[in-house]
Amino acid sequence: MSVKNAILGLLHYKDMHGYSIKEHIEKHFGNMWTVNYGQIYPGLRSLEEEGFIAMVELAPSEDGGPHKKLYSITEAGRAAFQEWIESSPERQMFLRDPFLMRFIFFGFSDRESALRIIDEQIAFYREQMERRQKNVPRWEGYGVYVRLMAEMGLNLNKTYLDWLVNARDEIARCGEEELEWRRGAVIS
Amino acid sequence: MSVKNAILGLLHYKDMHGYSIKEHIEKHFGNMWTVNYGQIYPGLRSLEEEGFIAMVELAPSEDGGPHKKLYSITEAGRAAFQEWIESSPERQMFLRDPFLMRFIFFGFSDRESALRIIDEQIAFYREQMERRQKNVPRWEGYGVYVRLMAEMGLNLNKTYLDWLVNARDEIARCGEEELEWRRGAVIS
DNA sequence: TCTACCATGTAATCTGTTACATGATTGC
DNA sequence: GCAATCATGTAACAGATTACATGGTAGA
Repeated sequence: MSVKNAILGLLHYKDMHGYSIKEHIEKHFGNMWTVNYGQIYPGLRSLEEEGFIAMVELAPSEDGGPHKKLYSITEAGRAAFQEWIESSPERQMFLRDPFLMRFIFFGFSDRESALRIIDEQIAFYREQMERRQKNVPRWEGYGVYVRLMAEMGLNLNKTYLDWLVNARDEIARCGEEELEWRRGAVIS
Repeated sequence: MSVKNAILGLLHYKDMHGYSIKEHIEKHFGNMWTVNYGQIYPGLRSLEEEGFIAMVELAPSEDGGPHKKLYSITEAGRAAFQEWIESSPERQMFLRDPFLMRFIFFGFSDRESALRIIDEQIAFYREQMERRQKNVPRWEGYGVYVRLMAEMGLNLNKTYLDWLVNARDEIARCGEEELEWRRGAVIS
């Protein structure tokens, strides 16, 4: 599970608790991933059982239940992480995009619906691009790899957006007959 | 489930059976997705139960078990598909890349391991890029949307590859101290 | 006081992957 | 005869999402 490896990685920087681990995975590192507590907390638990992390502090609330568990990586954890990071990645990139999944079938819808949805998508990615660009200075202090990762996020965002704008243009311009799907022609 | 919607989409072109649906999702449409039979066959079953598709032919093997089930989309299926395709996409792009997940933590590994893994990745994406480029002529007959989708696959591939090559270069060139992670500096 | 955010967790559900089992057909 | 590919399916597992339940702290 790569969420578990990401936790081990983050704990190299400093001791953390679940909430801030989620935050770091989501807000830093190029804003490329989302994680849920449903992955974080069970992940922490299982890492603790394996002896890869250990709770170092538990700030207790008055009259109260356990609160704010601070975790630290153990030597065994560092060793496991080293083994993981030096091995070759198991699988290739996994991209799932509900918009693209629709896009490919827009030939079975009308041009107006298609353009409407593409415009929504353009607006969304434009906003995201601006957010990313505003964040650029934040990556300055963060070492080479983190900075490169953030650049990657920006590059992908740009590629996607440029493609969207160009696609919108072509679809708006091209003749009705080109947009049609032709029974014989389309499927081999 | 978008695999089910993809099945409904493909059945607009012509009647198909499970095996060729998988093939079309994987080999056509820009080579962007993978699917397994564990999604296809249960998907077909549930679409049939919902009345969105119907079996039209069952080529029987001699002395035998059912073989080659041909499915067709029903009117109810077309209606459900139309509703789906005209609605706005539910979620944004989901990218999970085991390589990128490692990359961000390469500061905790040595430069040699990092460069080795990056080189492997470059080799892989170069090959994939060549495969995609060879496939370009195949998309000619396939209508505007399918062609644009294939172009998108190529664009993303190119962006990724260019970034990898540039990243490799920067990492190879930069000083040891820049590669280091600094406890205070890195995590806010 | 109320809102926003910090903080931890679980259960149900959905989605995706791997491995297995089975057998027919096609081309070398 | 053998290998590759066509074809259908299931079971176990892994991974991700949603919704819920709970309560603390800081600031307007």
